[in-house]
Amino acid sequence: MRAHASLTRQLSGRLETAHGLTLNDYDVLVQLAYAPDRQLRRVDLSRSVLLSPSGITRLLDGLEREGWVEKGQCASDARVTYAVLTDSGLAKFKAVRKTHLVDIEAVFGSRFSPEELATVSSLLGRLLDSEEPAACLEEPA
Amino acid sequence: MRAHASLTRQLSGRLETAHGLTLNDYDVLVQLAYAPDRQLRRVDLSRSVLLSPSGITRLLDGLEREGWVEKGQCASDARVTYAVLTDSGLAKFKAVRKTHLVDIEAVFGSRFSPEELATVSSLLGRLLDSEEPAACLEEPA
DNA sequence: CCGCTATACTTGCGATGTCAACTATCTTAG
DNA sequence: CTAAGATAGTTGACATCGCAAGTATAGCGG
Repeated sequence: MRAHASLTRQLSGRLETAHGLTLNDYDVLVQLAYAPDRQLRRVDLSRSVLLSPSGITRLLDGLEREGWVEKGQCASDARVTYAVLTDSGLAKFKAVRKTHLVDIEAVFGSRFSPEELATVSSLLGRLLDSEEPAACLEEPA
Repeated sequence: MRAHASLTRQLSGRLETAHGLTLNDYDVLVQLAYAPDRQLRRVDLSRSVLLSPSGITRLLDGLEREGWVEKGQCASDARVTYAVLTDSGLAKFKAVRKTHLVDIEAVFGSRFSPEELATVSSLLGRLLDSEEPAACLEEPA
């Protein structure tokens, strides 16, 4: 818990001062950037971002105000509202990611060897609730 | 981050439904129980519990309302207000700890061997901001 | 002994997040 | 086709927490 608090303060702080984004904001941007058609149902987002459905609604409100995300309808199910990453949103994400990956490298690279990183990652993975999509670090379309 | 979220939900949930306590509430109780004279300055608490000073004030408000903590004056410095664990608070702590340690064992014991626990602990320790008192598991006076 | 700075603590405000309740839509059994 | 229940999403009330500002006290240099 202490490691998490320390980590969060550092990464979230830099993200916020540099780009005005929360870690959760960034997480949503990531999920959308790598999703097919750059869109996702809000339910699916709430599962992968570890936020309650209402939390997702409110977080998306902010991203929509900034013009990074739009609402999209679903042809086959009128209940679902897609969160769609706009071009502007994708650009924002790419800009933020650049510095965020550097921040992460600064924190982890200086403290862990690649083998150690693999070890923590694997061990902590056992604590995960159940099925959670793994992170993806490739370039989005 | 995902491991932390998962962990927090489980432990905090059980703690709250079983005893009406937050993880931070419990953390404060722990710190006080093991402190000399069962009392601590609020500044020191805020450092070891990873909460801002204002957070500590508000958290303690709750514990004082329940009668588990009292305010204490400092003879040599009129600025400081001690948080003092009452007898009732110590009893509460002991009761809560009993089930909390079981919860922890349930989460970690089933997923990690003792060696693995030592490994994660040591690796995650490197992420800590700086000087943070280590946890203590012995019986308080 | 007088200011000046630092420290301990509290409080107002805003941000974030959860839960419970509600609406709307889909699905399925009869 | 309809009623019942599941699912997607939003909203209002509420809790928690941090920041900035304010108060009070301490300590120190002149």
